[in-house]
Amino acid sequence: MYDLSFFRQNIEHIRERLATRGFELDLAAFQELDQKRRNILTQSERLKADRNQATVKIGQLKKSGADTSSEQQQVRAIGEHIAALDAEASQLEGEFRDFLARIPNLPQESVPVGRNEQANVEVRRQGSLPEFAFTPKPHWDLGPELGILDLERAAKVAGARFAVYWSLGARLERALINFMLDLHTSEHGYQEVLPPFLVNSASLYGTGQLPKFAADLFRAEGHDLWLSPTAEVPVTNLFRDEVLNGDALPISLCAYTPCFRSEAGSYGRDVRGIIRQHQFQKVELVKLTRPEQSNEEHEKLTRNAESVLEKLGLAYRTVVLCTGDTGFSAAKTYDVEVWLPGQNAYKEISSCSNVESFQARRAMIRYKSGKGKADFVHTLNGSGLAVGRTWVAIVENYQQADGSILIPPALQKYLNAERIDRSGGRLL
RNA sequence: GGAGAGGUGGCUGAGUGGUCGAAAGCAGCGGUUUGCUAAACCGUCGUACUGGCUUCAACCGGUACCGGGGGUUCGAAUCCCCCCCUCUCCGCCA
Repeated sequence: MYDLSFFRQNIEHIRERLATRGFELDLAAFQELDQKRRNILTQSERLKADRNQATVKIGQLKKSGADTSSEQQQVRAIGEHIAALDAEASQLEGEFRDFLARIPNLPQESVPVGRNEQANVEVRRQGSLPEFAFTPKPHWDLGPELGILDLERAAKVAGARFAVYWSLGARLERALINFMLDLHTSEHGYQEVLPPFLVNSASLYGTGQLPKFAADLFRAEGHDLWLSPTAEVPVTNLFRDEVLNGDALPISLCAYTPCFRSEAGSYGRDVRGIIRQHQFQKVELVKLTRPEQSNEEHEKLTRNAESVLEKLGLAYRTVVLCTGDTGFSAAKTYDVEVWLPGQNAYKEISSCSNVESFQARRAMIRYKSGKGKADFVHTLNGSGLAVGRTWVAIVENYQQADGSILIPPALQKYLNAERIDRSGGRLL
């Protein structure tokens, strides 16, 4: 969401920048809508001013005992005129707001211009790829063979794109969650929160999922509640309609939540295994900062996500997304991609975005320090990490010739095991 | 789910049909006083949209906003209806 006067004044520049991300801003439509709505608005407001004056006069006349019925008649007529104008105005206002709410954020100048992920630019690469004396298997073979991953029963209970984890498989998921939360809270300065997993429309509007992406979400029938697609939504909206103390910024929060995505348009991608699920677990990092700190905090947040992989001994690379691949709300995004030997590819495991004031404007999250006026904060978020995909990375990278999985040292105390073999799987 | 009490500016809190964008206090901001701090005193102090205005700022004006939405009325923070939220009690449950 843009500041309206900023938007009007810079509309040509904004249109050009948005074009780099494949968004076509309909200038004529905007200007016509804006003009029309302002016309109606001024007409209506002029009449309201008349009415207010007349109304005060009636009050005075009544007090002095005069008859006011003819004045009342006149004002009633004005009122009817106003009602007609206002009906039109609110219609236009709704269209106008919807138009603005569907315009994506402006990419930062440092973001490479490009159409799609092919134009993303690698910024660093870390860790060495594991070497195997055999052909490494994908997790969708390893998991069921070990009895720790069960997609068939998940399909029975829920449907496609759900998973059941058994025994050490389930415990591995839980160990990863605890490991990540402990790391971020004790070493990276984040405060842990456990938010609701269902969120209302206002929250989803605040972080930008609505009104445009309703199709990607699950909705609770008969309620204004949706299954949260990411903890970014409940955690960022914690501060909706608040004015924060500027001295308390930046605020750094981390949260474990399950995430639910309908991903209606995604069928055909990542169909095998558990890379793309309707439900997955994630530890999320969220920051609220002053505008001038957000880029620095963005770098830090990305590093915080990467350090999870480093401690787990997993190889990764980090890319900066090009304009065409950057998400709706983000001004700049780094994707961290982990190496998956079973698929012989780097796969996204974290996405770290500086959203700048885009969400803060929608959600009215401001800060104020000392003398100044309240201003919008910058919001940032990133996965730290996607737990299910980390599970996949562990299983694929640490697989042994005999089909067992070695557990990296940092995780052993959380799992209370050094290896997962067939005895650690489903016993039934 | 049922009953009751509430929801007013950054906060606390008055206001039950007109002169209320809204008393008062706190916080904030500007100033006076003052070795420093503190205190006291004076002043100031909401937001959004919009017009004057070609852009920005300032300024002047208008409109709207007292949980949200409708309604009654010449006129609504105030009356009526619906909804949401908070608190207390009951029921149910983990």
